Amino acid sequence: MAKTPRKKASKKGLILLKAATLFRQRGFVATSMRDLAEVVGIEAASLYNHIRSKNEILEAICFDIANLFNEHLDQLESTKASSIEKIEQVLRFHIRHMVENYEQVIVTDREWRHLDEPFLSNFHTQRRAYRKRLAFFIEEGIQKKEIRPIDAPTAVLILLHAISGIESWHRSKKKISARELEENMLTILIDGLRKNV
Amino acid sequence: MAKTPRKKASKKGLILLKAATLFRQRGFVATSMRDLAEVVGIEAASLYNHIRSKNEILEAICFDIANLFNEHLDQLESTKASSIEKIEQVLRFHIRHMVENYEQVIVTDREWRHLDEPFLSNFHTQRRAYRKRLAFFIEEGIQKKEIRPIDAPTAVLILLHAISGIESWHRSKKKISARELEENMLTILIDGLRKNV
DNA sequence: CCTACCGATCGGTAGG
DNA sequence: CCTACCGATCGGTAGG
Repeated sequence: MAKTPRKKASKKGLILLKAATLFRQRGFVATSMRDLAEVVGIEAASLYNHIRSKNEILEAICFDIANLFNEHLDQLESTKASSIEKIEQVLRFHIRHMVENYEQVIVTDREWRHLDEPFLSNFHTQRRAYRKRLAFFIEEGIQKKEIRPIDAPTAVLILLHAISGIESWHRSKKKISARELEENMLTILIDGLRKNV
Repeated sequence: MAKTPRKKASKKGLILLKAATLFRQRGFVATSMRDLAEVVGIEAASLYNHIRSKNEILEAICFDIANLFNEHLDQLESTKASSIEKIEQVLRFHIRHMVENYEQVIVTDREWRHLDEPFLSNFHTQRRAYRKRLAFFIEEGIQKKEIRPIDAPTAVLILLHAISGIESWHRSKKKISARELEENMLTILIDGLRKNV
């Protein structure tokens, strides 16, 4: 409750936040540590009192986001919802984070390839596993006749990428509300999956 | 019909092709002219006998793709197809090019931000115009009750981004056929739009 | 198409 | 947290 609790941690937090913004705008490789230092308000060399390397910043962003989504999926799997309800919950979670933390989500999505080993392999593995779990929801739904018979990995790929389009929504001038965005996306995507009875 | 017709033009073509592959794999900024020279089989300095700058390569890739899609849309607009048929044709065209020329399409999609002015503004304008034309198809379809009442720009954003997911299909081990991919995507996306009667 | 090379900028360190 | 600086690499040019 003090006014400056763990000053160092909050400065590191600021660096990660500003880095996410720059990495989204210019890309990880095209953002220099001098660019980052400038928006943080210190000299480039001083950044290294808070972080070990440029790549460590990317690691922090990517794995924070990966953990967030993995934990949500863990919770959801222990639930009794129907397959299509589970898919809906996953989509709503993704959409909300693309609306609220879109800088981090987009950076993770677009720049994770620049991770160094062993983080690159680790991330890649987690990503494939996450998609497989989603594909399993869809296969389950197809068996239960909730979802039309389609290729499950293709459906996953459509769903996840469709959501990344929210980046354009952020930049559009006359935005619909976040609530409307979510309902519109759900309408199109869920009804595209649902088996008409 | 000679064996080496316009040697210089074909070498430039080779450079553009190899560049698209590298730019997709590593990103535009992270690909050096020395990397490119190596896969082309010449020294870095020699590249400049065929192209003027690194950015000119990106320009060639992005505007080739932009022209391709714009011309397709021109043709389609002079057609008498229903709104939903027009959307379907656009999706099929995008899907096929993501299957066949995916290196160029993905590079355009992901790296166009690194274009220099005035190309950057030009491309950005073309991109917005293209999306507006698609949104118009959807609004038209809503009025004719072919398409359910949704926010048209949101629908466009979902459709276009969903297709970029085909990159993952390329990398997947057990792929379904291109034909199946196209039909699966159409099923989900078009039925997500269609008004149930 | 190559050798030789340039100035600029990069991520990062030493030392205080 | 700063000044001063390092080696590496970048896109690109000169000259042949």
